[in-house]
Amino acid sequence: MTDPNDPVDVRSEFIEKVGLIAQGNDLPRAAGRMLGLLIFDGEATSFSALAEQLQISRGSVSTATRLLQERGLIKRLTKPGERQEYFQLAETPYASMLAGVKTGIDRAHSEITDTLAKLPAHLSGPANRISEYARLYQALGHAIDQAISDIGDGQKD
Amino acid sequence: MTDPNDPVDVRSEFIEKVGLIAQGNDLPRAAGRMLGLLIFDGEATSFSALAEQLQISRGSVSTATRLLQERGLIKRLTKPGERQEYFQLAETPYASMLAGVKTGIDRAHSEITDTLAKLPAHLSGPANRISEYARLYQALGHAIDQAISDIGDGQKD
DNA sequence: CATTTTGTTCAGTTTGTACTAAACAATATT
DNA sequence: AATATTGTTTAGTACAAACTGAACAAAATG
Repeated sequence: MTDPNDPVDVRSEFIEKVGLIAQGNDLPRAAGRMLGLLIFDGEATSFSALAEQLQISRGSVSTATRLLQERGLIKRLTKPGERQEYFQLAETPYASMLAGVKTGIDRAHSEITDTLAKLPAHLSGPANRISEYARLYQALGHAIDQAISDIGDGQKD
Repeated sequence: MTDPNDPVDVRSEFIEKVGLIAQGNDLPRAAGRMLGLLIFDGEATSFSALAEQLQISRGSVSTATRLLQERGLIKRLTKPGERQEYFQLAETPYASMLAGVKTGIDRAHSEITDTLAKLPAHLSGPANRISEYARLYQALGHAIDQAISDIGDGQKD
């Protein structure tokens, strides 16, 4: 009789869920699981504890922490008298996530407008259609900006 | 002396660009290239022409067309007296793209709120943090809806 | 100074996905 | 009827990305 609401199971399930979601946002699954753990637990967690609890190699911990830190999702910290490094959620991790998404959209948009610039004037058909396509990314970019300011409001220091 | 603005090169470059962009939006690259071709050319293109021009197998054409059609990005049509099937951009392909994105976001959001519902009342710490995380997807969802109505305005029948 | 701890890097393996080529079914053509 | 055309399905291959484990460098400990 395993309790479906057993906190241990819920935690583990959540961690796996975030791992899967991460896969779709060009983060390796291990990095996503790490993020899930840090969100759930909330506290600073040591390098070795991450490896043990997530059951991944130290090498994976190293690359995952680097990735997450580069994106501004977690921060690395040390404790006086402790040799190990600790990690915890950044102050505004979700705004950082969206910022990363925005970067990708902007990149796509600029590549498309690059093509538009290269088109000879007499090819108005392709130009019109590609412009429509470009407007998609423009709209998406604005939408993300909106989302960033939306969540920015409620985020604690 | 290859002209960097040679329409042929620009077209081919654009097709490859869309292929790469597609990879990041869980579409195979071949499907993205197909989309690029249909955007650039604008006209209905036959099954075999797609295979030849994109230099991919008929099998790939089959799966790519199915994928793109399922997502509402292209439509399949036939011409009187012609045995082959033809494909062209759907009426509102970009709104459909966003709708697909929205679906993914909603799925993530509901998985997170599922976890939230399973959390015992005394675990307020995790609950608060996970709620913040859920708000991210909520904000994203609204933003996408906004983008959908933004581009919806200017799209021609 | 030798040994342990800690994190990074790198080579090798595993895994998942996309693609091809060939077999196939359905339909048209001769 | 026999053959050709068209699109789908499937088995096998190729490729890219993620992960492991071991080698490594740096720093602390005894």
